[in-house]
Amino acid sequence: MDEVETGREPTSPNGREPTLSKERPPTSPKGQEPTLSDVARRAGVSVATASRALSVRGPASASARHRVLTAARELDYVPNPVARALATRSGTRIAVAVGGRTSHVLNDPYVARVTTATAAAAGGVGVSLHWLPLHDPAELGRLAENRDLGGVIVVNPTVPALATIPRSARGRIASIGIGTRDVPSFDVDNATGTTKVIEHLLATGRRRIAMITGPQWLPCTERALTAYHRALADAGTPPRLVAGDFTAATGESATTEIMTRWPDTDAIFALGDLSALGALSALRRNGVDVPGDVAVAGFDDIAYAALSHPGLTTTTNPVEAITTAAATALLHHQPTPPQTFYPTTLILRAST
Amino acid sequence: MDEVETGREPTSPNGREPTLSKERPPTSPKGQEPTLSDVARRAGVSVATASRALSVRGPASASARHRVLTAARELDYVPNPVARALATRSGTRIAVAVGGRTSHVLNDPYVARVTTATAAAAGGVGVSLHWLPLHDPAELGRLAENRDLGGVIVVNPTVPALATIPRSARGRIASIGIGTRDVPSFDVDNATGTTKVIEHLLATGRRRIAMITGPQWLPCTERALTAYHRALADAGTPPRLVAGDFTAATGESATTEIMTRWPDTDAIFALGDLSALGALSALRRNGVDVPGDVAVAGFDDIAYAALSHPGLTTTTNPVEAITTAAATALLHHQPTPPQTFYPTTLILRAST
DNA sequence: CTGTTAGCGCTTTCAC
DNA sequence: GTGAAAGCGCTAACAG
Repeated sequence: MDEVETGREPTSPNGREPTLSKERPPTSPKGQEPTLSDVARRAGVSVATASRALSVRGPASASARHRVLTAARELDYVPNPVARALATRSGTRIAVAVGGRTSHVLNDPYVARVTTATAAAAGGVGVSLHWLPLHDPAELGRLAENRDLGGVIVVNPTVPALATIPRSARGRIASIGIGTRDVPSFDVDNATGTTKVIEHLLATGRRRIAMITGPQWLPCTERALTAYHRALADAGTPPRLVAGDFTAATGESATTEIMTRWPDTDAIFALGDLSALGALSALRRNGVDVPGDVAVAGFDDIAYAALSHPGLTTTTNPVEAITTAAATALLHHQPTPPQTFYPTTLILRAST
Repeated sequence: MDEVETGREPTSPNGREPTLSKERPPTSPKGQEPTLSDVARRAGVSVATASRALSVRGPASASARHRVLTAARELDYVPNPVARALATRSGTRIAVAVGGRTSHVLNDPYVARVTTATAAAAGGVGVSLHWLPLHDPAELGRLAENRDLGGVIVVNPTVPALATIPRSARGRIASIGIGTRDVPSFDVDNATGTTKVIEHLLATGRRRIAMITGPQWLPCTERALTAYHRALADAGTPPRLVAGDFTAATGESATTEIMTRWPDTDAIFALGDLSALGALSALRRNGVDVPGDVAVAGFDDIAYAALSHPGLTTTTNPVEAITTAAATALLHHQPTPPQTFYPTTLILRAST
């Protein structure tokens, strides 16, 4: 599990040095954190100018900006997010919203990774968790509209849900999954990841390769499906598809279905390690040898993939890096490319 | 994994009805959330009085309080946490601080569960994550002092770290692990849990039972150790202890050490499922049959405990319930008993 | 481009 | 007990 690189490092609660009372210029009252007016005073400008200079967008002369910036650095100034939120009516926390049929999706370890990484990346700003019911796409629109929120990271959104987002929410929402013109997408490159897995299976002699997909309604896995189809077409073998929902339970049932419908299947690729582990269980229960009779591969490289028996061949999913990028984009109001894909790495273990 | 009951339910972003614009009394401008002054106006009192009435502590006549309360209910009023934080200089988010030798502890799935549950329980208030380096106990004190924080939930604190908490932080900090007079403790009853496991092992004929503990410095597992010693003493068998750190890696190495030092060991109990899964791996690699030769049991009942082969006998750890209680206590400034233990359930699977 | 002036929504003295 | 008023630290018009 040390393979999981999160980039989380120890940080001061809000980015400032925790009251270490080191050489604090006498500009500010004793013990107090410096405020914007301290900075303004020291720079010899008004708070308004200081505010503009610090929030890159506002108009300000180069010289003023420079003086404010140095003053801020000298004072070790960090803007108070609470005050800023009150003034802008924008909220201090960032919401993680997850689409799914039931609120159980919040239990998914994948969601835990996203939440944790967001909390780490937000470094100070808080995080809250929300379930987006599949049957009520407008919930996302409401969340996006909520000015109490600093932003929202939506995981596994659907097209109808994205459609409910007002244009005004632009820049306040990022997607881990599909995006739109207004919602930048940060996603794992599951097309290439899938291709790598299938090619590996083909290279090791497998020909009758089944795939356990994510839920039908989940659009962000379509690229993986396309890649699967293409790879199989190139090899001249027909697809064998069963839908799952990333849980171990559906991994098991899907496997049973696969082995019933296509008894000669010699490889199973599950779009999610939990499902792959479920497949492993189901096969073992039925006395099918892995990888002798059937090879199994997953996606995500969760910690337990290395612990199963046999160890699970899988593909990394840099969730933490993806989440960090999404959170950073929101928090810094950075101009963001509409779509960013993160590369994966094939991890070979004993199951293939 | 559906066994994991988190109590997380879909909620409106900040607890209010998401702008459904149902019968909103005309007291407030269209579309706006009601503010304290709306409530005050409707109740026929000043905002000051309204504030006092709502923050239970302040002086206010019974009648005034009553009118304010009903007005608030009628308006569906929810105080704005950001404004409150600014005014009280108290901060809006709650910090989750985890003690450990390196920042890698933040990668532990246990931490992910705590973070996620906190985010869910805080329902609106944000969450941030911090590592408390073992070598710098004062870091906890600094965190506790930080008025930008609404509170801190400390996971696995040490005695020296707790000692750095100023008395003034009372009520703003809760522990998942050991506590102090000023820091209420919410913890799993690992003593009883351990006893149940050991008794189960004894009942199934095991006599040479080894235990893989948590890190040496972690005081909150001492109760488990004591329980282990007592149970073995009752059975007249000597203890076999090796320290781990809850990771799968140390589970493997500890197992190797155990089987080397005490080759006739017939059961291994690891204080943490990850380590138990590591033990399973190590044993399998060495051709030891589980549960034939050696029984293996864990603690926590993580999702993967059910997926291993053989399935892992373990003990539940209601992390979500514990975390929710701790977070709720902090957020509501509730008087809290100094120590609350949460019961566990023994889950029997094939590994014992 | 910059300073002045209002607030954001709430808590909190301080008189009455 | 209650109200008036002064902020918390910052942003956002609006003149200059």
